[in-house]
Amino acid sequence: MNSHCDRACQRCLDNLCTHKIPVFSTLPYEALESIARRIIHQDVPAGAVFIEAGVKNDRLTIISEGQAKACRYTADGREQILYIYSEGDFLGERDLILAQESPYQVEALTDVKLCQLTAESFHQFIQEHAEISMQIIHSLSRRLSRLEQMIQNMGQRSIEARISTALLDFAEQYGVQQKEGIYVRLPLSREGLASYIGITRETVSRKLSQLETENIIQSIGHKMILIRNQQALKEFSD
Amino acid sequence: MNSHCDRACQRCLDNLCTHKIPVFSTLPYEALESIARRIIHQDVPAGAVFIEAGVKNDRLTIISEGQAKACRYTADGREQILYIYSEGDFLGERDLILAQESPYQVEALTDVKLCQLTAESFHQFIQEHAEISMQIIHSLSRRLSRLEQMIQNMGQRSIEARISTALLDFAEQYGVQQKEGIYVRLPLSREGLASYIGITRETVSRKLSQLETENIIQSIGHKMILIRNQQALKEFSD
DNA sequence: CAGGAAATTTGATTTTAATCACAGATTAAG
DNA sequence: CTTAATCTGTGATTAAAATCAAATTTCCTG
Repeated sequence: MNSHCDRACQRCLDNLCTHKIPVFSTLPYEALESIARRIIHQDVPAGAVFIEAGVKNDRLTIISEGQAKACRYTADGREQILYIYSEGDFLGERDLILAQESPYQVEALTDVKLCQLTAESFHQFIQEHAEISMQIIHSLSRRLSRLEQMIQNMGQRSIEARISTALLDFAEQYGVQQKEGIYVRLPLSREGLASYIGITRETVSRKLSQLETENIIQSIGHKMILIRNQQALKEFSD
Repeated sequence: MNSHCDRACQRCLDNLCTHKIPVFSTLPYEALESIARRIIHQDVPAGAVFIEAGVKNDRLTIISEGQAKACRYTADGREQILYIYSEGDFLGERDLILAQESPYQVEALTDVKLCQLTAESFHQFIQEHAEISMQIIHSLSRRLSRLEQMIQNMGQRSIEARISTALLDFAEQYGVQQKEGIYVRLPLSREGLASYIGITRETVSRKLSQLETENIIQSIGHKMILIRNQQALKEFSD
């Protein structure tokens, strides 16, 4: 057990998990180290909810390993996935800034290792390093752009367009280019994909089958997709 | 013509249109005045596009009078409205921050009076008044929350829920409470409402008619709606 | 305030995806 | 490696909203 703590701290001090976060990227090494020392580590098993909707959250959370999803539930009980977080992403900063409860829950999609910073440490660092507010502004701005794009995507009538956009997004983030095309390990099940784009599991299946018939993609098991014709997806997408 | 300029400047110096902007609200009067002096005024007729999508935009724009909409166009040529701006709202700050082209166009819904600040002035003020970065962060954070809610809304299966949410939002912003209910002057036509929630004009009509039959709302001409039973809308909404 | 333009409502039909039901495939655990 | 549990794909049916096509209402201009 002691070895676990050592390993975690070592990971942070060596790799400086803070270093992965764009918001902190302009800080000098000493500052990063000083942040790293205050970081609280937490391991979360796949499927666990580590931030609950409607509960006051006083930590900035960094995904050090694994993936997680942020989601809300609609009136009819269906899940709407808002964000997929991967290694290096951080979350919860807005709750600290606005001192509000988390508006959605965050659930581990795989086993996840978290690094967390208390509200106190976070605010202290903003004060000590005024230059990072500009970084935070940038980061929020990019997130805004992403959401605007997502809204446009969800407003689309055509389901092909919506699925294509999602696949292209995942390809960009998780894809590996090979001769045959781009191999993408999907962070979500079909059900998850459905929640992400706001349709049903069955419709996702049908449209993916159709794309496969047209030789645009190829399913490899449940978790992997090979994009054979990226161009075709781009044309559907816009 | 001279009188126009005087009037505009007077409006800014007297009322300090900058004062209406939450982001600047913490600044001392002198700072506000100094900003106001640099403001460029522009009058825009209803229907005119004053910020074009894909064009570099180097002004922070404040809506001093009137209303405007920000929209993008989907692959199939349909319009998706992202924001409705009213008096006191500001826009374009993100383009300045990220030095990017406007990702959407902004069009006047009514005759509009704008106050604009150049990128240069804007950046200078951020530097001189570091405290406003925190205000900007707050403002962006609130906008993020709004978009997240909008995504959840668009992911909803039920159209009642989507329309109800939109009506409640407009009521909150533009509504006037009376004995009979809340009178709301809609900023958008039925067509606009449709673009806002991602459905067709006809479906909007039908659902509004249905809500009227159920005595939940009442249409008064094309621009006004009386919400008789806010509670019912809230129940649809969530 | 009349008249025409624009926006809206309503009806009929078609298209699309949701729903329901189940078979088949993949994954994970022992 | 087997087996159960879970996830996924497909067919049939239903429900819902899009589309197409008027008819009506509202709004604005002269």
